[in-house]
Amino acid sequence: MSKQATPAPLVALTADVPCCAPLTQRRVPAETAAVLAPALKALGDPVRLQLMSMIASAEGGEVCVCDLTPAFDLTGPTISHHLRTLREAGLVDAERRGTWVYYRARPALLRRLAALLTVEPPADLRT
Amino acid sequence: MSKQATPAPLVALTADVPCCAPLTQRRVPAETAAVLAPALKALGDPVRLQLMSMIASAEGGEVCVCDLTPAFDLTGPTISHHLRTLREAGLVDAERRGTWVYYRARPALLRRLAALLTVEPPADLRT
DNA sequence: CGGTTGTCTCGACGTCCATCGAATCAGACG
DNA sequence: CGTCTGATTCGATGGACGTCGAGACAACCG
Repeated sequence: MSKQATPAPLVALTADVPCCAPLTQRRVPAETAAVLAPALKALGDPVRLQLMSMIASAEGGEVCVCDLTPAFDLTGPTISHHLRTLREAGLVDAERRGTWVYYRARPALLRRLAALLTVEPPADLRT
Repeated sequence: MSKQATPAPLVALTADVPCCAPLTQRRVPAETAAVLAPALKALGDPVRLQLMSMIASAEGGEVCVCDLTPAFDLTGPTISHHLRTLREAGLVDAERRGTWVYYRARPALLRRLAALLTVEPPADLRT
């Protein structure tokens, strides 16, 4: 089993949980918390947050690992480990093309997190 | 409360990092990541995510710890520990009134996180 | 085919974290 | 004043995490 690059993000796309109710509107159920907390945890590391940003803001929608690694003062295995964490959280996807491996973002989960953390504007324009 | 000519810096923890550029638009700088990642990490636990939601969605804007603790199958010290984590992350604020301690949300940081994770809608809206 | 380069896995090590029980602090109230 | 209740702190423990070096795997190229 020398195959990887897509370790089946089982939680990301099975979105039958109450989709996107903001944190501030109703109490998030335990099941939703159990699904979304790991994604927040994956982003709760400075290196992974920057990696996620570099991937999500990339020009062609994808980045080569060879461009990610030298951006940090860390070894290759460490970067690879962080990328796997993002992959298993369902936040990014990897694809090997020839010698290089390219990562691209999966916006679905990011969108749910943004919706979760959304705070309605401070009553300037509403009510 | 007229916010007019307040000479004092009105934000303590969320100092003056480049405010709210979404993850997907430009690469988040290391300093921004260092500031925001701990907040995401604080929310990256199912218990804390539910606590944050219970606090942020509370009726009067605040919740008594005595209402938070029995909502989980955890001991008092553990809940207290999670609340402190949220507090030290700048996400909530605590106030003791008589026997009880009340927690309320701090929307500022939440808003920054939501802005950070915002994904532009998959189609146009820009030209 | 052997060498080179890019990426990942494996094993290890030190640190951080979630959880608990016991003890402590802060008020309220008789 | 003594005691009760609510909340936090302290100390301990088992597990998870970030990091690295060494090795393995994949693909390209002489």
